[in-house]
Amino acid sequence: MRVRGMRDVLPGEARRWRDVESAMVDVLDRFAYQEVRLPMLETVELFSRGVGEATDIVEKEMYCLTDRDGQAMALRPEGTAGCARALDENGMLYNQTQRVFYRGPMFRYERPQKGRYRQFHQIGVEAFGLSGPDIDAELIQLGCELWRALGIAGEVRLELNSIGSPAARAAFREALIGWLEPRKASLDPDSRRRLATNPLRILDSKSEETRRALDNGPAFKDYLDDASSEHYAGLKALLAELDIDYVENPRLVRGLDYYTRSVFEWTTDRLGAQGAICAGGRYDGLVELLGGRATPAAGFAIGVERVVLLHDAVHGVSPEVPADVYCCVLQPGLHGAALAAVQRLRRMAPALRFRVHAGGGKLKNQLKRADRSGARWALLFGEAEIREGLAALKDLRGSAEQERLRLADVAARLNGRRAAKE
RNA sequence: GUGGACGUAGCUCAGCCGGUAGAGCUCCGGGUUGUGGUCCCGGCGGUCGUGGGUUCGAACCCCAUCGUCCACCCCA
Repeated sequence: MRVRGMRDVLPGEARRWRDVESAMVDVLDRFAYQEVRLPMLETVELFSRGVGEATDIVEKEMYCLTDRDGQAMALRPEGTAGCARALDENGMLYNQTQRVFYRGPMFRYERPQKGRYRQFHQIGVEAFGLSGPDIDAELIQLGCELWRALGIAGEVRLELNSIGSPAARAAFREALIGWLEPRKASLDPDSRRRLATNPLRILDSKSEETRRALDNGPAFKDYLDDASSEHYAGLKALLAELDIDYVENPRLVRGLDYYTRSVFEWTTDRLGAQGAICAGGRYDGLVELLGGRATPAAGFAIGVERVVLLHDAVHGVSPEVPADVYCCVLQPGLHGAALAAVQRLRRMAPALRFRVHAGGGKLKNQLKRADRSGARWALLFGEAEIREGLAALKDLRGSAEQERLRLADVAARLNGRRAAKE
């Protein structure tokens, strides 16, 4: 029985995952970001300190377990804290900058929904040691390039905000509480509860009444500290220069405590309620919070499931064709000779995918399987062919006549054809 | 955690007012020897999500439970 919220990714979809991921990794590579591979298991403390004790993620969504020595561990619910920990512990943040990315599963105990699973996958991108808005702009530019590479750029929109310094946020928080306390009656129940626990989160409530109660209330931009304000203006100027469209969303807040200053999110309306495919921002306080030396940093995380979903919605899905050439063996005794011949062909035509029929059966049945597999060609090995070092090449998709060719000629005929087909 | 819809063959689904299940696709075999796709014939395949209840009788009605999907919440 499959565990709730877990997903099996089967051949066709796995292929698309690989295509989507490799397209993104390729872009990251060209931006000179370096890959790191990080553990899925960390201490609970890393997340309660880094992500924040009062966040939903830490409060009620972590998969916790106790190690044999009594240590409280958690399956990582996000990647940034672990990445900061890893780079800091390995001395990579001392007087230097780092631009890295990582990918892999994250775990959150949530109610599963389309585009939201208990094990989900992220590609995280982080830049450490850079405090100016130029790196924020680079990260956003990188995001744009990712969507362009996947052909989904037209389906996403960038939302932007600045949540300022911790001190500015504290001041705004007080003002917000002061404004909402007398209007408590018109808030939805969730927001009323948050007034005490996490008032900033009330800003992105979807309740009509709550949104009305916020009208004419304190605006965060009036509380933004000068340095953050300048940083934000700098970022917007850079985005304008880069011709990157964005929508300012003063109600965009992050669910994780470590964010400061710039926050951004790419959303799409083609995925229903789970519209955020990528989100991030600056987190200047995180490294210090984890016990390192104060280090400015910024980054974002991509929801791989959602990006694949969006990619599929835009481009459609076609059944996977696992092989280009399906090789049939006419007599059971020829199987060894056929396997050897096909292996020589694989070396001569490395771009092509060869599948050799296994399990015996009549030629009729083997050709039927060749056809069903979607392969473009069938290659037949009979007694006569093996004896003479030949193979019969049959075009399953065109009208060309079947030909008996030497193996080298088969390779020459097929090589380079796969790309031409697509 | 809250609300709603839905769980019937491997897949997509039908099944009327309660009378103990069907189709299409897939798969396997056949339509004579080493030639696929189309067509024809045959076959495999279901404790109707699970457990209770009502009834002479439940896929169908009721309750519970699990699961899926959608929305809220939260987030990637």
